[in-house]
Amino acid sequence: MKITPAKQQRILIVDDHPIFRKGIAMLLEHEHDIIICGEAETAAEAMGLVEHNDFELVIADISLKDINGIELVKSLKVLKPHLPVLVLSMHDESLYAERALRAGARGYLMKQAPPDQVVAAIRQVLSGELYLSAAANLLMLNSFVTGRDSNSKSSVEKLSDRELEIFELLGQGRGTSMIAHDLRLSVKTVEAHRSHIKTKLGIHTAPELVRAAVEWVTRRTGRGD
Amino acid sequence: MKITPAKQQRILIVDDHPIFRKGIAMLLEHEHDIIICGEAETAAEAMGLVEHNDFELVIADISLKDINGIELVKSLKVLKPHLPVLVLSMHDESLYAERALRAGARGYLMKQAPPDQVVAAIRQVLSGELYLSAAANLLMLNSFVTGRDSNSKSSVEKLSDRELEIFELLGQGRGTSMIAHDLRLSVKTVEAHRSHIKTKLGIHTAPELVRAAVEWVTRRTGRGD
DNA sequence: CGTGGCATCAGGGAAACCCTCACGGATCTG
DNA sequence: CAGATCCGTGAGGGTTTCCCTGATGCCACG
Repeated sequence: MKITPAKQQRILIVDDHPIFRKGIAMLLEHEHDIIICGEAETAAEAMGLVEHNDFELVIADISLKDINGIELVKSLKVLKPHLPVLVLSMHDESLYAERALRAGARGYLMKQAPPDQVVAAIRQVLSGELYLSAAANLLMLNSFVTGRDSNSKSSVEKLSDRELEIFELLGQGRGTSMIAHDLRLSVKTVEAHRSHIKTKLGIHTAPELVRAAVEWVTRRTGRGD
Repeated sequence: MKITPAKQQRILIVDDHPIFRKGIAMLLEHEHDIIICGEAETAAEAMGLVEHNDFELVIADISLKDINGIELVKSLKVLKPHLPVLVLSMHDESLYAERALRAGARGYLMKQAPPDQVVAAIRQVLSGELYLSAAANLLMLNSFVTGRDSNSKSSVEKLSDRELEIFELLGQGRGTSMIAHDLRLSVKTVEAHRSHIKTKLGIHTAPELVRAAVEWVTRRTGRGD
């Protein structure tokens, strides 16, 4: 049998879906050294709980009602710098994995992950290590290999002036021939630039390129990142 | 007070998040007349299970990996017309609640709902009634009162089910032929839908369409509900 | 003075786009 | 109930874009 551990690991779950919190709780039901002793629906609520209680781990969803989960991670880091945070995300968006880690999270996992993987992630972060899902891991490695610090997220920085110019126009919904006309270039030239942009950003299809451009533009103009 | 029921209510859960399925299971743990006896991650998997087993209820998420949950409801209606389906969704019911019911669902609930409400919804649908969350209910009433359906909506709401589905895929950076393959349609059909979407949204070029789709998707998934 | 990135384009085949048209089914309307 | 309208599915065919393979000057860096 299991003897009572000297110290039970107290966990706070921050997620605005009650059922999901139940799911996590169920996963940890038979892990007797781990105890869910806090649930929060919003970042504000989570901050309040963390301030007045001691937890060994916070599990936080990315999309909360009040603010972005990434911001929550940052705020938690200010309040309790040594409290580890495991970030969960609904979508497999690799964009968030890196942002989350930069913000100070100790692990990143998507909600599609199988139960045993979730438990493994929790244990790994509790033991002081980092946890990355396989997919996120690959992306990280990739960005370490290809270049070092300011790379994969700001790989847009690798674009030349002309390429960036065209990338922005793409993000505004301009088509190839439109751009050629705007810049008084040949359509062929714009096509060449598009091709180079795709190579530099590691994008393989035209629609993906437009999507990346639109997201970059809206992020730049939408809210200060 | 509780006698063993003559017939346990067998439920199938369709959701691509294992933890969420666990959460539902936990909710129903103490409801002895209800038993989860099937889990599926994809619509295809769900169809297979329904075909070879008997369930009293299907609980289905809207956003699945293979096809839209609305389409799953329609397919289920063809296969087993009398099998009730309770639809769960993460995000705004304004868009999906009405579509789900039209497709033949017997209830609509968002994932943020508190546990007791989820159980209530399940019981209500099992007993043959319709279930709508308060918010969705209000919207229904509203649309009955104001006149018929969509006219001065956010214009995305004017899109048909199929069109919306394709619009979302476009917003994820999928190309025409990819979408055709995903949905097992002819490329020509996808092109036709694209054309209709453009008309309904007042868009004139292909890149603008992609931009609109990307912005809509990121806005919807970035800001919760 | 080569090597390589940058910016500019051409050719050509494949794919995507766009317009017109069509048809069966649902649903609304008179 | 008959007609109108929308929805979902596609074909045909002309135009545009995509994408791969070059190619030319330019300029910087070693």
